[in-house]
Amino acid sequence: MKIVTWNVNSARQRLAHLETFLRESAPDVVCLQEIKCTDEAFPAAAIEALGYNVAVHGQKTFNGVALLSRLPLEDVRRGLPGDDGDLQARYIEAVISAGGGAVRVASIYLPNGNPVATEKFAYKLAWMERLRAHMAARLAEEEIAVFAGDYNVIPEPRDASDPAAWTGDALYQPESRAAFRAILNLGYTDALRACTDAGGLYTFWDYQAGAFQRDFGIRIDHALLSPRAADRLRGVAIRRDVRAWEKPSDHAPLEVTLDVG
DNA sequence: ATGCCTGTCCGTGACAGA
Repeated sequence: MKIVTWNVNSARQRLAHLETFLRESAPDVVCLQEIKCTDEAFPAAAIEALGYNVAVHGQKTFNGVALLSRLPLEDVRRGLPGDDGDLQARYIEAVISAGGGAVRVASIYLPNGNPVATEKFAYKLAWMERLRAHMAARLAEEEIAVFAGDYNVIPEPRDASDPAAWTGDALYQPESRAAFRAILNLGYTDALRACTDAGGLYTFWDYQAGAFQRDFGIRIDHALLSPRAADRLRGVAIRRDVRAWEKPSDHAPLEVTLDVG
């Protein structure tokens, strides 16, 4: 089973790229972030025409996440538990029943948190604590589970081309990195790091100042695997080539392959 | 030190309907 996470930076602006990607990568499941539209405005018909089921948790203008799957999406849940007052659409999960067993997949759009020392950073840390609590509860269910998305966290120095440039940024704050480690320490596996220790592996390059051309990148899109999912991990690929397409998203897709189904 | 780039919404103007 090939599972992809991709922050598309507007589903409507990126529909042609998404269609091309679905045709040539042929993933089984896709976790989208920053669809930037309501459920009604999401281009579901075009995606369904390519053989995918669609579940959307959208929002006007900002945020918004979705799941696409060749097999049916069951037990769809929208929103991260722990704060009924949180109106930002940043979390959706569902179960896909494959031949080899059921897989729970979540699409996550973690808050950016900038600027630090504002309410936005406090919201990020509170959101990460809610995510940790939810992932702890899910872990107890011993499922094959994949929590994939834009975590907006640079885990380690090797995950940035110029770590010093991110010193004051919410993506690289000690608190942000500690919260990410706390999730891993529950017993989750960073899929990419299970496959390689190499540096220079990035998933985001800013649109500005020729960041992609200079390879001024960071690794902030991650797939975290439950123990049973990690046992089935076959490989990971960052689709850097997609970031070079015309009028791209500023994020590259991350592909994870599991021996399931 | 700041902007760099991109996307959405709003406002505007054009137009349809009452």
